[in-house]
Amino acid sequence: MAIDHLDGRIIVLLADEPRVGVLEMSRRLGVARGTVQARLDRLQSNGVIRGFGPQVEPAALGYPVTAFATLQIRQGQGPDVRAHLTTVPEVLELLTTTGSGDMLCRLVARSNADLQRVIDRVVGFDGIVRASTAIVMENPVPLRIIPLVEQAARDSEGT
Amino acid sequence: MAIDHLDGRIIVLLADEPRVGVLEMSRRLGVARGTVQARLDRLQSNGVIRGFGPQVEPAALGYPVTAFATLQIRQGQGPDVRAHLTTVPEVLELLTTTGSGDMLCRLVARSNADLQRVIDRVVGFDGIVRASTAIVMENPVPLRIIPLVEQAARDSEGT
DNA sequence: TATCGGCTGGGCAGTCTGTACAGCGATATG
DNA sequence: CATATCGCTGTACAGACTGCCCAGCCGATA
Repeated sequence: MAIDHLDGRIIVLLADEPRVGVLEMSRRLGVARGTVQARLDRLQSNGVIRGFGPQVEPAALGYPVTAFATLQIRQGQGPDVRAHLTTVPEVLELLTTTGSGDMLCRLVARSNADLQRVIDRVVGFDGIVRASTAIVMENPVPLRIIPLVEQAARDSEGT
Repeated sequence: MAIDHLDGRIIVLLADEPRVGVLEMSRRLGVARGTVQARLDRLQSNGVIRGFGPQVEPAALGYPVTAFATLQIRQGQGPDVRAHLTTVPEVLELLTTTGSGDMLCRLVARSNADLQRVIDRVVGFDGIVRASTAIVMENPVPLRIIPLVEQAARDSEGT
């Protein structure tokens, strides 16, 4: 569950150049191939590395607009709302947060005009009391994990 | 920029089983290997597929708590605040949204108590006027892209 | 001291990748 | 209508990598 320095270097290396194989990694990191292989297996069965799926850019698919919608849910309607939102492709993520029946919802759309259609579809469901939307303008820090990995590696190292 | 049905199937297949090679993909999809290879190259140079980096699970790293902080920024302090937040490993993502100098900030922490430390570090910076935080309780729809890919593939198909 | 887990270095067979080439059908162009 | 272009197919070859195995070494622990 805790990762050491070598684990950290493996993850960082993979993040930088996902196409490198185990052999090349072992060369770069200065350890035996079997070691890298074992570490990778462990990281994956630990769940630290969930997988290596392709990272798709919605903008390149024709969905350059991102928005966050805060939804207020009627008591007890949570499960239904979730099921509803799951069916909307433009809903990329859905989280329940502290607060009275609140959900946070990450949306994409083809344009600002199209966003209206998406929102209508999202909120066009009984059980959603109120929705407020914030359009994302810029993304100064795209979803990242490396700094946290390095932090975690440092932490365990000191132990 | 628009993807067709075959592109969609390639992406879905890759998402399901990232370890399959080009040859195996061509077998499953019933097309020539060169075709899959060419499509993949195109998808990557198009920017539709950004990469295949490892998907790291913060919870498995010891950061099971996720929260969103909405920050109100003093006029003109945006760049400084961004630079500041970039240095905080627990800040996984930062977006600017509509509204008067607002930023949305995705955080993780080792515990609810630790979240306090993270938030203190985040807001302990001149230029942040106000911050309100919502702790994520559940994640009914984890960040996903496949439904959107399938939608995009369908759209272009009809053309 | 004996045991265990992790790392090293080596080897082997099987498979995949990168690259290239010729043929072919559909579409666009003069 | 004739032609150029583009994408897909099927094949080929050399090089490299993966999965797997094993013996040995070393530090930590019981």
